[in-house]
Amino acid sequence: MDTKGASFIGNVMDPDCPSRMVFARIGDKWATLVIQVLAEGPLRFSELRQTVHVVTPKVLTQVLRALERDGLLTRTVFAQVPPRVDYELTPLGRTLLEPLKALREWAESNVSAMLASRDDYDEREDAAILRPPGHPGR
Amino acid sequence: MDTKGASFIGNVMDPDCPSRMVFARIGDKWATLVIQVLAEGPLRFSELRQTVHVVTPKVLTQVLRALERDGLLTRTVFAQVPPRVDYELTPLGRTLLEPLKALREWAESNVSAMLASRDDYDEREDAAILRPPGHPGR
DNA sequence: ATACTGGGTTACCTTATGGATACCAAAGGC
DNA sequence: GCCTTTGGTATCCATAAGGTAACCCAGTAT
Repeated sequence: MDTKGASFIGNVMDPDCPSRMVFARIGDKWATLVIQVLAEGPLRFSELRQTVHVVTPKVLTQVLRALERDGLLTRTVFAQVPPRVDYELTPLGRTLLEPLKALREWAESNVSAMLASRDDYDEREDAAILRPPGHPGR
Repeated sequence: MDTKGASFIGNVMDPDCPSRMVFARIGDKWATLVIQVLAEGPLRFSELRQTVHVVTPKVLTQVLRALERDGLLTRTVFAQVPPRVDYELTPLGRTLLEPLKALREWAESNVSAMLASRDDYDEREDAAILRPPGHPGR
């Protein structure tokens, strides 16, 4: 499998295909949130922490390093004290914004449907627990 | 926060907003793969295993139950022996196909760029390890 | 009688993820 | 001398995710 050619095209269903790893990365919960937060422009470490909220510095660092490694954002250190580090999407990273936005909008507008479905399902399950003894004792 | 209203709209950046959970689910690695595999029509359990590949029955069951609970697919049991169970996307599940397809296409066509970036990054890291002793012993 | 089938379940164990906490460096202010 | 600030690291620990292997059911085929 030639991963050096610039026009390599993958298949996410093949577990040995690197695009599956890529898909895993861009499907990662933290990564997707960070990318979307950076949509409007560069942010500092502490600003990211506040915007994405709750994430611990360790986790945020891991996510940022991974995204930097994958060429989706750049890390710029300013020689100041106290230090200042800006994170900014690369052009490649920016191309992810459209697909992620679609997914996000789906999520935000279909919450109710999914939560309602969960309630239904759980009620059905609760009822099933009470069903007559069709259930052989293991 | 009213999650009963049919037109509730969420915000994925709010860690307390249920849409964040939704986003986590539809960003889940296995879930996204399963949904895409079901794009072409209903499949049986064993067909799903073969197509998504490598996933163990336990994990596949978990993923399918979660997706069923969230109303993204239906599970139909045929009263046969040996049993036959079909999984099929609901209309709601089908609305996810478009956004997921975009993401998948992004992944499949940007693998090379990401892998190249990783190579660069790792080489820079390797070089950094050899840098002069600027590095205070902990 | 036994084996085979499909769609699981269960128990057990390992690994990955992520949270809490503490700490550090370097320059400037008090 | 000590505190403050920012952008992290280091360490430890708890939970979650996921893999392995064995087993189950019920009918049909051998």
